[in-house]
Amino acid sequence: MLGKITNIGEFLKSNDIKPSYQRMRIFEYLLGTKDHPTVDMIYKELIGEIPTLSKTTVYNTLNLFVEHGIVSRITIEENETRYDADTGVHGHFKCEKCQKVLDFVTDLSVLDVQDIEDFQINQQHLYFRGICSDCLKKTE
Amino acid sequence: MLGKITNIGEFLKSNDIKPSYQRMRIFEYLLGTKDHPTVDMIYKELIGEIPTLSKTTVYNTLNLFVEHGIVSRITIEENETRYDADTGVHGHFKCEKCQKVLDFVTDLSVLDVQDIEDFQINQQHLYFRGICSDCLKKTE
DNA sequence: GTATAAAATTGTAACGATTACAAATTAGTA
DNA sequence: TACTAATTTGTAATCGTTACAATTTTATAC
Repeated sequence: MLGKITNIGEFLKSNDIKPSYQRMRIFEYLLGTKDHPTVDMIYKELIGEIPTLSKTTVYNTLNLFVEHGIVSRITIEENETRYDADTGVHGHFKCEKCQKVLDFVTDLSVLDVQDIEDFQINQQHLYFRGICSDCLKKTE
Repeated sequence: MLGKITNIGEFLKSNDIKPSYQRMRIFEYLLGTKDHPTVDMIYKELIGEIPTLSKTTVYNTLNLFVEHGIVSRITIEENETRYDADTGVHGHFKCEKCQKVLDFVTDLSVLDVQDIEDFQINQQHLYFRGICSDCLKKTE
């Protein structure tokens, strides 16, 4: 699902997004990280190489990406929205110790879902909270 | 999991929460609704019968309930946090037309979860988005 | 290449949900 | 009844996000 994007400009164009420099760098950064960054994290990371970057541009660009379906929003936090360039269905695990948000693989199609049999499902989100294995080892 | 709470004051006490009038009414309201209300919805609903109610009290009380594990937070919205007196694991469906948040029953234990086998899982959240059956009928 | 129009970016102000904090009220106890 | 602790309340502050107008960049026509 991911990993096959070699030319970011072409990829954006094929999704009807004009590939400006800011857009390409923001998307490239999202592709290259597994941190599910917040707007602030993206801004702080890119302001070094794009000194004129505005936080509004980061917001605008991410909203554009979400509208075009190439980025998905993760609302695992209560306050801050996180973004993920992997739009496939997968789980997210938030470690309550180190605060990291990690991906995990699972197949939701095995779920026996009641009460909403004749609903139209557009998005599926699964997230867990707990302690990751690294933090478990440290507290032993 | 729910439905067995007959005496709200006793229930709060058994969870180490002093049953003040505001706390009892807020919890009673949460028990009696399936709307997964926001703080604002709870405040607007109760201000009629508790004219001195402060929105800060609603925030304080809900945070207290969450800390004591008798209410769970739902972050299906990006901006507003919703609250649920049903702390058991169940799914939430957000209709993109009527904006309602509905419960659904499912058994997450059938999931084959990879990558986080040796993690300690404290919470499990599952939410879907789409169109509910009522709204599907209306647009036919 | 220049002029013009459209699109993208930027900065500031505004907004809304939530929290901090101190004052006021209520409840508990001697 | 007096005193202390807990709870509630109102206001101000905080922070993530959006609105909006100005500026800059890009695209198009001459």
